[in-house]
Amino acid sequence: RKLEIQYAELLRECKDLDAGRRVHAQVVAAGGYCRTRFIANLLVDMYGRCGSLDDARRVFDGIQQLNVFSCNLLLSAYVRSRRIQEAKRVFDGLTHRDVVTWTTMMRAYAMVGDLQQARGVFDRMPERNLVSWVSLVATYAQAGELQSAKDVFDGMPEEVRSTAAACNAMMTGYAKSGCLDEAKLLFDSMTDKDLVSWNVMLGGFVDNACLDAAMQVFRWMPARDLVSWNTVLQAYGDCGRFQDAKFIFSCMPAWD
RNA sequence: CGGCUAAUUU
Repeated sequence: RKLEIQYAELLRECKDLDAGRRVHAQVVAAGGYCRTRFIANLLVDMYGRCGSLDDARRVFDGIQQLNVFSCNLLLSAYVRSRRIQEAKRVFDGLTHRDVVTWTTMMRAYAMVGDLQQARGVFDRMPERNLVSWVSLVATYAQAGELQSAKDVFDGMPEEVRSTAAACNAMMTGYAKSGCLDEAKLLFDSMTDKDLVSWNVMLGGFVDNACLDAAMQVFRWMPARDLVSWNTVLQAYGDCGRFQDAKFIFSCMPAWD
């Protein structure tokens, strides 16, 4: 039991196929853990993240009692590798689809820029939650389809629209379309700003060549993570200010 | 029983 959780952590740490296979072998050598669905699901996930879809499929096919996690993990594996046709085949073959299944399929089409199909999946979803709504706004926002993003945002249930995640996605849409005033207005109206909200404003100013405003945000933000630092580092590098970039780099804390 | 899957920012 406790051992299972330790193997789970090991499997999540695998970042390449070699490491993944080693841990897989270790799990096999340790006993019958591969036969527990929990570990098998994590193996599907691990192989999917490492891009070995054949291995993911092989483990999946060996699972005795598939559950919704198993199926969603396999679907995610194909989507992550942009194997949309195969993902669709998996999706169509599933008998139990939950909101995660549907949202994953929607993201698959969004990933390859097929906004019509993504929207079609969203419209057919039997149930929606925060993640599915935010995904759709983000899809339009990233594509620069500001009006569609706004329409979806405005059509959200109030309890969804008032979340930081929804506002962050909408702010990204404004910023990507050059509407920094609108982004700032929404930002200022938020009562539950999180670090992502600050990063969106930071990146919005950078994208629109307002480096001074970006640096003001950077100084004012209550916390900075790797994304915040990388955004500033990249911004300085992109405009040739290598001394500033070097200085920022030297100020960066170490993570892990 | 829970623990494993989808989202918003670089």
